[in-house]
Amino acid sequence: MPNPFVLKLEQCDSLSDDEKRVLESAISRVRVVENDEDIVHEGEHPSESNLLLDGFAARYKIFSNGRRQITAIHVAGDFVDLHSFLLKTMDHGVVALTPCRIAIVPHAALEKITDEYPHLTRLLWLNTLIDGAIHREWLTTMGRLSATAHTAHFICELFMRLKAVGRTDGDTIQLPLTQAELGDTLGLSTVHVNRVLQELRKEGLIRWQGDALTILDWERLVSVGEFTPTYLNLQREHR
Amino acid sequence: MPNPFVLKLEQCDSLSDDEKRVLESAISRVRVVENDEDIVHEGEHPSESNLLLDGFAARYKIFSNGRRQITAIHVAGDFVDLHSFLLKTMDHGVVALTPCRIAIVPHAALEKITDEYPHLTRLLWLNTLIDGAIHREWLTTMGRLSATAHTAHFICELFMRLKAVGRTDGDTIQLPLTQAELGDTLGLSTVHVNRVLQELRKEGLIRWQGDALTILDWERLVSVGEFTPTYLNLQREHR
DNA sequence: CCGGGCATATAACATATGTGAGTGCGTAGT
DNA sequence: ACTACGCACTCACATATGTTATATGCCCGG
Repeated sequence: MPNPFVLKLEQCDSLSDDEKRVLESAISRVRVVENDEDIVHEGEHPSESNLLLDGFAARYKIFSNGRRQITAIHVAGDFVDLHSFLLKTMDHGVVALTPCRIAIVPHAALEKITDEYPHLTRLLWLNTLIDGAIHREWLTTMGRLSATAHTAHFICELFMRLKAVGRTDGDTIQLPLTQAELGDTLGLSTVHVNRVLQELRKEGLIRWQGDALTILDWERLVSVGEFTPTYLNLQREHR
Repeated sequence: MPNPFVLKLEQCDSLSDDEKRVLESAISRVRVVENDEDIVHEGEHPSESNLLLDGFAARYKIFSNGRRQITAIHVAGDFVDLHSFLLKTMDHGVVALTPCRIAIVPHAALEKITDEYPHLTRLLWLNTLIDGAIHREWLTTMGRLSATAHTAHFICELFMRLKAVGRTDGDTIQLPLTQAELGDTLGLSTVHVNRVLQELRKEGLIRWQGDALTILDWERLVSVGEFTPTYLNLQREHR
């Protein structure tokens, strides 16, 4: 099976066979993390980073009073904590939302790549820059859109990202979040998430049963969420 | 005068003289951008990046209906669009909030650095990772704190960042934002920003006259804003 | 086959924040 | 000196979203 991370990088730029080989050999081992377990804990000083091969994960911060905010949702092909290579201290946790298959990449291997493979280094850097671009987009949708529009936008984004790594099934994606988790992602209360979802359903934009979310009207969902995918950088360029 | 960017990097790791020289020589020229002018426009494909030597700038996105969200505030020493080196297309604009003195760094020079100076490359990468960490922090404060706490948090952050580059004057910093701009930053309406500021003043936490913002009670401001500076990565480490 | 636990769904109510309009002050321009 | 303008500030009112509580359905383990 193709490494979804390579798949993702190849959306942005071309990779030489040599570079692919280097990437593969940077993986020291593969592990599985169960549902609801932390992949990385806040406060840790990890010496390796986690590449998600299968499953869904989330970055999150928790306040003293127990309120939680999810700052990123990760899917197959995402390097969930590549930044810990240089940031050293995890300022947030990463939790598995489903059982996750994870490739471990030691920081020593990353350091070697940065020493010897400039182009590959730029692509790894790019990867974290796209994370940043998504953060910015979330900031604007959170700050300036209604709860409904914000939710629609999130669904559009997730659909496109899953499509980029071949994890869509027609107009359907897997969305393994509870409404409470979706609230933590969007900065809303669980009750309001429920209201918003009902509205999106009533408007005939989506269907969501169990884990399966189906887009019923992409055009209108995009328009409600004011979604433009530029920030996802899914264009091939020389980097 | 010391380059504030070098100052900022040296908070995170040590730089060799050689690396400092390379950085300085990467600057092709210095320009001044006036108040309210765009430093970079959304949609552009820049071939150089902008390093802020003096002044304040903001990254922003605008929606069709004119609503604006500021996703980052930049101060002296910040590389306002280093990410355009690899992202290629600007997915947001950057505007000067005050007159800005800016060092221009051609992408060709950055490419050369990534080809030849791995450690310096990691520090540049780190710089964009810290931007990302700040974005995440803003997401959590925006999503899960009250307007007052969110505002207090923002003030704490800005104070610490300015202190890191030697731009504080005792407990006072320059905060050249209108209340409308602060609203765009925090995702609040102008009217509500005004209410929040009155509250912070009434509580004796801050004084804000013209551009000068004074912290009157740091401890309580930190506690109201639930501020912890870990995410700013102002610790020296080997990277 | 039953019971516990979790997730979704609803309802009534509380409140933080947004909206639209308007005042007054200070500064810049003519 | 007058005007225009931007910005801080206020007020009355509207509403989106949060809160607390309860009901309902569903899955899983015993």
